[in-house]
Amino acid sequence: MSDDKKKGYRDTLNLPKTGFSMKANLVQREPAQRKSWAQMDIYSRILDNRKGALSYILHDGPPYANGDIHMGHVINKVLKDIVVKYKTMAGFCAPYVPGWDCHGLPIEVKVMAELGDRAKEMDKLQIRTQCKKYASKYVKLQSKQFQSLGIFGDFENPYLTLKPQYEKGILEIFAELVGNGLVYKQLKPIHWSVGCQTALADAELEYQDISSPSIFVNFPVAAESVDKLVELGLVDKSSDTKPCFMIWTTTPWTLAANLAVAVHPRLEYVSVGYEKDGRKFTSIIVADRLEAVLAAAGLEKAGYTVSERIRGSQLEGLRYVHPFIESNPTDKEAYMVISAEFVTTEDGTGIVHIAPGHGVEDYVAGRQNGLAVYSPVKDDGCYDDTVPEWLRGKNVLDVDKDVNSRLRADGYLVHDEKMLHSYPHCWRSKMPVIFRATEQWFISVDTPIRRTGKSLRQMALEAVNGVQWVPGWGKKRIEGMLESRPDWCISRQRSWGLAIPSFVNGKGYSLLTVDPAVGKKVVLAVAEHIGNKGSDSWFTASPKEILGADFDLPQGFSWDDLHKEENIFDVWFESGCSWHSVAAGAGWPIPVDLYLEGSDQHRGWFQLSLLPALGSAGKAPFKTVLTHGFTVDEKGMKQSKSAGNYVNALDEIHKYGADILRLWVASVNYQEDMRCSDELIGRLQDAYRKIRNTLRYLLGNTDDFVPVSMKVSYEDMFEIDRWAMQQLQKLIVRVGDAYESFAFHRVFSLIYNFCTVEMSSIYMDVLKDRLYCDAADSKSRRSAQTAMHRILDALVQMLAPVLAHTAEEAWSAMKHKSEDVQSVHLATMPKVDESIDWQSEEAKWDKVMGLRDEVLRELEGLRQAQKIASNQESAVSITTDNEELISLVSDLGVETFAALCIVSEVKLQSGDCLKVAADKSSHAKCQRCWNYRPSVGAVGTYPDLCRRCVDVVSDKKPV
RNA sequence: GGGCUCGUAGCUCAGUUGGUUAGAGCGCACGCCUGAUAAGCGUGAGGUCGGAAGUUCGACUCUUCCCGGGCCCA
Repeated sequence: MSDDKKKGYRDTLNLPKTGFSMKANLVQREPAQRKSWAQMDIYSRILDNRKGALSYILHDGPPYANGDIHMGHVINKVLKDIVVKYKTMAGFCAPYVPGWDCHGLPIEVKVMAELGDRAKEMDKLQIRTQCKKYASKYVKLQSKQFQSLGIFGDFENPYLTLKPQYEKGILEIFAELVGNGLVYKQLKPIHWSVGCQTALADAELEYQDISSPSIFVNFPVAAESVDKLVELGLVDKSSDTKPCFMIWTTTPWTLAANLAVAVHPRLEYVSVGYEKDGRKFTSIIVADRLEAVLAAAGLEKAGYTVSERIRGSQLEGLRYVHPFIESNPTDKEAYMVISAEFVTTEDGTGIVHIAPGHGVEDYVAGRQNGLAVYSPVKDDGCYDDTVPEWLRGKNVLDVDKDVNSRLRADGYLVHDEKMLHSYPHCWRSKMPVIFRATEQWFISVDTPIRRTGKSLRQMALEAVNGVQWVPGWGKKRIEGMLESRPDWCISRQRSWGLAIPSFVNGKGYSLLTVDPAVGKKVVLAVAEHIGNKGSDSWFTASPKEILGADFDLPQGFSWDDLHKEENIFDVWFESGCSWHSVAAGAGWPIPVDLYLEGSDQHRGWFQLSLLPALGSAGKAPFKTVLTHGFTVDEKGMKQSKSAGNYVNALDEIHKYGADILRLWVASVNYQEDMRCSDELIGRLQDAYRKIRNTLRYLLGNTDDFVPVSMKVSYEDMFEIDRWAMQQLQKLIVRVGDAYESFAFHRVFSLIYNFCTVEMSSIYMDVLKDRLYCDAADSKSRRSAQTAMHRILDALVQMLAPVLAHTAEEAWSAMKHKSEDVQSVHLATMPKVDESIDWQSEEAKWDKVMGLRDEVLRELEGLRQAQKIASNQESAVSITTDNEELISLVSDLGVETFAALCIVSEVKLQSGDCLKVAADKSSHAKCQRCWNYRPSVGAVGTYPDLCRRCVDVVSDKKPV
């Protein structure tokens, strides 16, 4: 057979033609696309294009400027980008200014490690310079990596928390908080990192399981209080027993700072008499823990006696002797029984050892009972000189054994064992943190603000109601945190950050707190200075230079008796002011429209932006807060580098291309945990190819179509084209709803299913005969092309926020578009054509498509029996008693229905019940359109063609 | 241990106010086409809806408990 013959009538067909290749080659193609966007300055073009439009502000939460980006970043930034691109296409002016969190401990720790011994010879300023270098390096790196995902934004002018203008904004907010009397300094136990020698915020802690000693200790009752115990019936007067209060603790080292023991006033206590190591004891404990304590201490077998019960309140005021400290090291009361509501019977002995310098509850109880805040531990975690000699200078993290053996030797240790529990660790040094009282700056959440009469906590709980939380449970979550959160410790004892602008006189009084109005003036003056000179200046300039020589110092303060403190701000306070620092420059209205971060930020950025905003502006900084979950491995387990189930984001981008990653992000429900692995991401390639090929087919078949002159009105369209137009309207509505509710996985599945089912498997398959075989300029073909072109145009627009690169590529490949703009990202979302009533046609089409399924099933049987190969070889006859079905199909036309099934012939007849029968067509095959038609051979010049094909071929005009 | 949250086919998702044999696409198996061709089409097999009680005439949907994840905290 010659090549000509083989080709047959191929050249007379209108086959698809497009430069939009089947193979995506994303990894090669995307960088070129981004280069072209950069050349046209797409971000500015978009904003220019939307000038004067309603704004939609998504305010970026600043990632920390450290390390390469990971999957968490990818999810977060891609989601943001989808929102911004969608809102832009929905007609809003939606700027996106990326930001970075640049100060803080992680960077400083890294820099110190890199410097090694050299750091010892460097001063604060030199270290800060190194930190700045480090942060800037990672800002640049991450910026590049984010942009490689196809994210649009003002990457030339990001906001950085280390910029003087940003720092100025932080201080402006701080000034308001000071002015509202919310800022105070106090000696208070806080989480202290021994490794990093600084206070830590809640958000800087991570919990790990450690093994701690769990010890039961007898505190001997003081001689002066024994009579009272006898009176209460707890101790037998005549007995030679040693009466004790038994306490329980998992931090033996804190016993050195013990100043009291606490009981619950309304719980019942008993004494238990027993013998241990030849000595007789009578230990007082809470009644409900009797059995548990005896079991734990192994005393139940030895024999014991139990007294009558008394109330905890009856023990109040009794005195004891510290088991290893001879005299009270403080200038206040110590070593007595106090009462506290927080005492429980969940564990321990119901008598709680109180060290006000080393626990929050202890601190509160201590203050209520006039105890000192005694914390004999230095910054490096070692005891100071006020403790007994055998403890002095030892590190508290290593000393538990020493304390225990001392207690054991002296007969006070009733029992000790190991206990596994989770315990807070420093997120940087990874060491267990300790509670330690130090002088720190706090923002009060319970002090009423004069202007509103309400505390930050109250205001926050109210403000939360006015915010839209997506998903809705975000509100519950942040409420719970707001209800229980302590005052905000904002000071850190490190170098890399913005200094808390506190000037102190010789007596230790700070200008910040001498009077709110003065404090505010001071901070504003510093803000001005830092805004001009940057935060380094705090460490170099004199108070006079910073405040200005003409600054009016209040009574009790003078220039020669004024020095600067060197605490720096918690970085969370810095990022929590971004709404002000960034918005002030950009002129955005507050609240902004959207904050979008991982759900861990309920405690972090969301809450720590809300509090400063309420304390200064009096309102929440956001209208809507949207959160996403975290990536887990394919089994649903947490990902970690050590577990080996970690997905490297950069590897994935380089392997598959950005649009695959973007499609993956869009395909999963981000409100839950997202299972993620190389394989799961790789599978999105299949979906991508289907979508790409759908676009390619639509492009290829509309290549010769000029909408303006060739389009067919909806009324004049072929039925199946009208069906396609209806499906499109439905899709536009649903995709629009999904975008509006941030349900991007619905966008994905709607579009993907549309491509797979409505387009590829039905419409595009059915259309081949008309598109390829009818005359190029026939109305039937133009009708199809009108629908296809409209679908293509809409599809590309709806895909653009997700498949940013591919949609753009398709847009460029389109010769005619609904909007005359250079980039699809400058276009708008497709609008529903209100004149197309898709709803009322749905029921009809459902039935028709149902019948089509029956036919296809029947044909599959024929194929299995090897009677036919392709559907076109068959003739189908449908018998039914269903009048509605008969009229539906006859209204549609049996030829149309035949086309819908891609069979050569359909016969419809009424009969008993629904029966679909099919057989090989008895007609001859047309060699051009491959249909089996009676008209084949009717025209002598073309004996192998059907009438339609004869007409087309003989009337052939060049396409 | 506490707060919030999730658990529907191998994967990603639907399942309306509780109501007939739980759906879709992908993947898989088998087959077809070779005029979308490193494409396209069809058919089919996959689920005791995490588990157990309970409420109800009836529960994937409501309640309780349990198991297993995740985030945050103690």
